[in-house]
Amino acid sequence: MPRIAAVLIPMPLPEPFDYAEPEGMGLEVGDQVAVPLGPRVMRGVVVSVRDGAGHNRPLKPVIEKLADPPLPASTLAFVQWAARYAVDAPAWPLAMALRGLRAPKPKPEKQLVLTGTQPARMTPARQRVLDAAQDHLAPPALAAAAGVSAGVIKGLVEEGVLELRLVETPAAFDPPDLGLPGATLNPSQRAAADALTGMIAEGGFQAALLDGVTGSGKTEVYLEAVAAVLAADPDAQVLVLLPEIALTQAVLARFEQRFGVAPAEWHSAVPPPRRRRTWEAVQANRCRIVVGARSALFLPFAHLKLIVVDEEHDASFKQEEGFIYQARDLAVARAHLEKAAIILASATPSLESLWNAQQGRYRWLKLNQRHGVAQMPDVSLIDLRETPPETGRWLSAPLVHAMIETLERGEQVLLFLNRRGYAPLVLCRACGERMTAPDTDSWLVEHRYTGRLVCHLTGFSMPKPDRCPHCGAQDSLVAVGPGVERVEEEARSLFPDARIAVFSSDTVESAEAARELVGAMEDGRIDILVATQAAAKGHNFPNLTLVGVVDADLGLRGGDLRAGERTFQLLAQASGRAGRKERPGRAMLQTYAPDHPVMQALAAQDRDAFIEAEMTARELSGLPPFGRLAAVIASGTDPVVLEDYVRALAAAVPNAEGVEVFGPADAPLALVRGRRRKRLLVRADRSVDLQAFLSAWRARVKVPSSVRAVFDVDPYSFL
DNA sequence: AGCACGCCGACT
DNA sequence: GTCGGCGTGCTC
Repeated sequence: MPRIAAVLIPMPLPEPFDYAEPEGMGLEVGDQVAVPLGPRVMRGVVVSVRDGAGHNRPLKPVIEKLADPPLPASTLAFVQWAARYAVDAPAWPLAMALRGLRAPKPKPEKQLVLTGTQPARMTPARQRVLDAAQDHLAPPALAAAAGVSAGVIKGLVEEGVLELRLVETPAAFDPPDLGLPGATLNPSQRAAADALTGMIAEGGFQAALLDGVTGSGKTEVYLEAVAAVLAADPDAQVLVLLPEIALTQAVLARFEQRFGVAPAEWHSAVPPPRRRRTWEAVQANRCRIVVGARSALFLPFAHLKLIVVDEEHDASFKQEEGFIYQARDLAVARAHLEKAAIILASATPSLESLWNAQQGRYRWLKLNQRHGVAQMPDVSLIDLRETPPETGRWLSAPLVHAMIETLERGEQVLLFLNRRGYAPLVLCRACGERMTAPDTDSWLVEHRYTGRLVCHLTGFSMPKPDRCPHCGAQDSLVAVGPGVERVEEEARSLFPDARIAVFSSDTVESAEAARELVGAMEDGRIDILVATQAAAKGHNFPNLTLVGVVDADLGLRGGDLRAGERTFQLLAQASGRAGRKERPGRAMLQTYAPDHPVMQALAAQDRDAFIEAEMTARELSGLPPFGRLAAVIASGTDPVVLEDYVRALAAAVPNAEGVEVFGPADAPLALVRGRRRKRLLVRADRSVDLQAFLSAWRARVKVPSSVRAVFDVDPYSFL
């Protein structure tokens, strides 16, 4: 009986294609195959094999089954689930699941081995080579070990005494040592760890929200859950997702301490050959712990039993380009498909996760105690309406006084401002022109270190001109507003003897540089650190006792759906940097809106009141987590064609109960890289099948070739 | 995504 | 007369 294989191909096709299975190929779901597609040969993955009886259309045959390892069925199921969730072609998540295979296989290692033949003539040098050859070394290494020249080795190879062998060395991921003791846990940590291990012991899909204030020791708690999973099942694998690479080093070190071996690492900075080995080891279950960025979610796990999403509230879990997805949400889906447990951990959980915890969908584990003797910092507001800084200055008198006191005690200060560069806006005093990039309508940011104006959106940059490009006035361009560089300048003029450093993605370009700066801060070689959010996460500075937030209102402007939530999370994390060890810390927030609920909640350290108010507001307007959102962003080079497309889209909205469509309207960033941008927004009740609605809608209107239409399910950016 | 097919302007 | 621009459509 001839069979038909449905094959998913990493090309933007709407569905798998059918191929005839040649006699005796024995294809199974997950097998990687070569198939003809038009004039080309493509790699594909078998998603189903069925009986071909009664099929009338002639099918091309599968060319061959590839030697590459098959994709586990659960990984394939996840790929298809993710495509449906994102209302996009399965090609994209499939390509991510296969990404580890794109790198060339690591080169086989050269080894010299003894053949057993004795050399015709023995010399002292030859004897040393024979002794050293027990270790199967590469030619240069053997020559070095024996202290001989390459000529001696060559002679022995020619005589047949030694033989050159090429050996494929599979990546070694040593098994974790489960006999090592865990950290000593305080009662609150112990209770949470016990609850997690108990939950995991029940087996099957389980979800928990690990909700602990900064410094409460969440990592130690989830490490115990990881240990329990690995110990309970000798085949079990664990995935830990982190929001950014900068944090992986610290977490890797914690794992290494706990289990005696470093876990596998997975993110964009891992070199491709290494990635291939990791991919193969994960697929073959030769690797039990993976720590990685969001893309690690698509690895072909053989037996995934636990996923940990650390800092689950972090916006960088949302992939905004190419295949658009929210890794935290997909992680829950993957855990479900794998019948695995998932732990979402954060000091400031997302509203979505808190809601799921409140609904009883996630087990809610709270850590209320700070680890050891550390106390929560004291948070106060500085009302800038009453104590404004002088014009052109950004630090108010109360903050400066607190800095003086702190520095006098020999303690450290962190000035937090989530804005890179010197000034966010460059303005012409003569004509009022605001400097923007030629093809993008966002402001150019002045960077004094480099003397350039930079577009933070596209990376465009130019030297700062001496004349206004609009009116030609000489020396009329002025910097408006503060960035970290400008705050540093002000701190230097106020504290000329203090050692001051800037921590932003411009000053800290590599993981190496980050470690150096963090080290300098830890050793007390820095008195004042001016930092963007690059430093607000994860780091512990024991002697840091004052955090000054230069512009607490920054994130509230623009006012998108999550502005309040995000500002609360960011400032709570930044404030949490103060006072970790026995020294009490304080945080001071400069604000023009001290009565705003976010500021009140931060000052009172009353997260629950803020969450409740925010939840109520979201519920009233049917916004997430009480309703669902999706955005359509259409961009195009031809404004007329673009307008026609978005109008046609608006006219083609399928009839559906509980769905509202807003727009089209110009996007807030109406021009990016020379393309005009329009947006539509969908709000749907939770009972609506949003994906079905969107894919039906998407299919109704053909996209002109000059237009790009992006469907963004659960959008986080409203630009 | 590629790659072919196809229908209108500037060249030998 | 043809070469070639890239808009449109197809790939089991």
